[in-house]
Amino acid sequence: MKQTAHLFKSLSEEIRIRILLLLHEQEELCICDLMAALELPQSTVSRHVAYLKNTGWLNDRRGGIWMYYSLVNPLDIRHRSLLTLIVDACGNLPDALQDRLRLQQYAAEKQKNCS
Amino acid sequence: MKQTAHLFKSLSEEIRIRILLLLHEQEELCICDLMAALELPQSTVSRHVAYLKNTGWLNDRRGGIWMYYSLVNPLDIRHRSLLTLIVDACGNLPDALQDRLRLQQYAAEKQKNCS
DNA sequence: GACCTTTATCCGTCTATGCGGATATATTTT
DNA sequence: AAAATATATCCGCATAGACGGATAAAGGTC
Repeated sequence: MKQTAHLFKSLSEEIRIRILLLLHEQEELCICDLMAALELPQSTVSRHVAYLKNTGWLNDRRGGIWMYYSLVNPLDIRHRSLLTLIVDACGNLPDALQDRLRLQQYAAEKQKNCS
Repeated sequence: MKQTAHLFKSLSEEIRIRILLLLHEQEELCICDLMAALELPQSTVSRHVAYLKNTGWLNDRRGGIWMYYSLVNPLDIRHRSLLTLIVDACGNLPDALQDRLRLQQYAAEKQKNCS
């Protein structure tokens, strides 16, 4: 029961919801991708990502200098139904679209710099 | 999006989850019923009930000296699916059973005093 | 109107967690 | 090993909200 309450608490911050929405579309993102998409400082992003990791939402994987975060797969049933609920409720809100757009722009920029 | 986060926050406390579980079975309860079931002081119960009311979970109705609280009916779709999730996750946990039991005992006591 | 019961609100205190700049750590590159 | 980059963590500070005893308000009973 405490666990359940804690799971809900992990979703009680808008920033964490935005992160989950991005990772629902994107498979894998590093902190700097999220910084760009959310327009937030690194320490803030890192803290929220850590919170999501500690509540069973995210996996991490080191790839050289980067830490890649992705949704746990498969999510257990409760996380899964909550994610569905979030996607339905917020997936198409202007804020979420903005985030996705900024992420795409940042990804494009990244690509360009590599070529 | 802020709304959604706030809705989750309303479920981030164990006590509020216990209140929702009781009202899921009981149609209508007053503060002193909840005090008995939860074994918590009046100010604590009242505060959490107010929080649930402010986040769209509960209706109230004055009946003489008592305030009766019940689940909003019908709940909107998001509240409804969250409630289902809570009932599935917590409805049969020992703590929830205890609460129900104490409520029944208190109700029986009440009845006896009236006859 | 005096008194009792129930509930809401106030109060001081405490904890969790938010914030974002600064610092520490880890890793790659030169 | 020095420098650069990405990330995690530390820090001081701010806020929301938890707690439960005390008080206020609302409504019933005599």
